[in-house]
Amino acid sequence: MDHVDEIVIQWNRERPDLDVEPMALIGRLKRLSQHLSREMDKTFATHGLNPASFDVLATLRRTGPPFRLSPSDLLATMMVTSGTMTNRIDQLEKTGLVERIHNPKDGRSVIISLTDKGFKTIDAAVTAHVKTQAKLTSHLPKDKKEALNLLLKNFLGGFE
Amino acid sequence: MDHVDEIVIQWNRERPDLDVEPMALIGRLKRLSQHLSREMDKTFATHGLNPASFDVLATLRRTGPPFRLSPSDLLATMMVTSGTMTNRIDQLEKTGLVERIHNPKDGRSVIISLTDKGFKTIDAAVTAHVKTQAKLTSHLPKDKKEALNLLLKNFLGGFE
DNA sequence: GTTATTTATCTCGATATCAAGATAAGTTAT
DNA sequence: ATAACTTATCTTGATATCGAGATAAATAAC
Repeated sequence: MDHVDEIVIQWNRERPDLDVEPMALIGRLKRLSQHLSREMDKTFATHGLNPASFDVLATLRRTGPPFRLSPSDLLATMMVTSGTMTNRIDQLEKTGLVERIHNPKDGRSVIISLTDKGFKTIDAAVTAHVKTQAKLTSHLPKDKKEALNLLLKNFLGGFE
Repeated sequence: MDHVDEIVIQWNRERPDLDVEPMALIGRLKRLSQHLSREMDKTFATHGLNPASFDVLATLRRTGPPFRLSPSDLLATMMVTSGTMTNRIDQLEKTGLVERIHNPKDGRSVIISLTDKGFKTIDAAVTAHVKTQAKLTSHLPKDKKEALNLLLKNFLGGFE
């Protein structure tokens, strides 16, 4: 009997005409996502990052050398607007974790490049992050983790 | 081969020392949650609501008559701070969907009460919302929905 | 070649949220 | 009864995000 069960009981009493099965599923998904994010954010904070800056740095890092992408490339992998991306890059540039480099081949665009400091920061942060994620999923047995992952992939396939 | 698979491949190449299995699971969960929220928000918008105001109204509605709760009660069911709750109530009061009623038994607290307009709004909105949720989960066969729901409940149990 | 369209990034104003602390009313301890 | 503590809500300042539109450069159409 968890929080979502309570909600389902309440709706069944107040609005028995509604089928709230999907609500239970989606509600748990969302709430779980919130819990996980909240915990992961703590790890980011110990490295001076927030989820937004972690995301950008991690994206640059995992593309491999020379650790450079355009704002548009970054946008393509994150679900945010261009204005948000500009702001994220501004913040990271201020703290010296990335640089904006003029693109000689296209006057419209810039290249976002991980600095040395940015590289060291994200490498340490991602190591800690993976450890946090392992802990957060540790009370789920291996076979359930796999089953869940597969179902989520299936579900997600309908959107991407 | 979805978006998360790409990320896993990249990390395996760049940081083979990291076990990114949990990252795949959590990444899919988060991304799915974002997609679902984005779609559901559209439904809220057609009823003049945002996710925040929908949440408050729905919580009041499903508690049943007389559709009243204190801000603290509302806080207990939502993962937000008290300042956020004050703001949410302010907005709803401005648009006449709830009222703040002085609590005669405790001078510190107030009672948030659904207005008639609020009741009608949330009843229409939740009907549409449930329909949207049904559609969002419709491409998942019934047995998979059930399996997923069970696994999520299991997972969520570790947090609440 | 000039004009129109598309692409890439940034700017601006509005808003929701948070963290921290303020205020005020109840409650407990002595 | 007074002081100390707890509880309930609100205030304030900072920040991340979004939507809409501005700017400027590249590309396509004719």
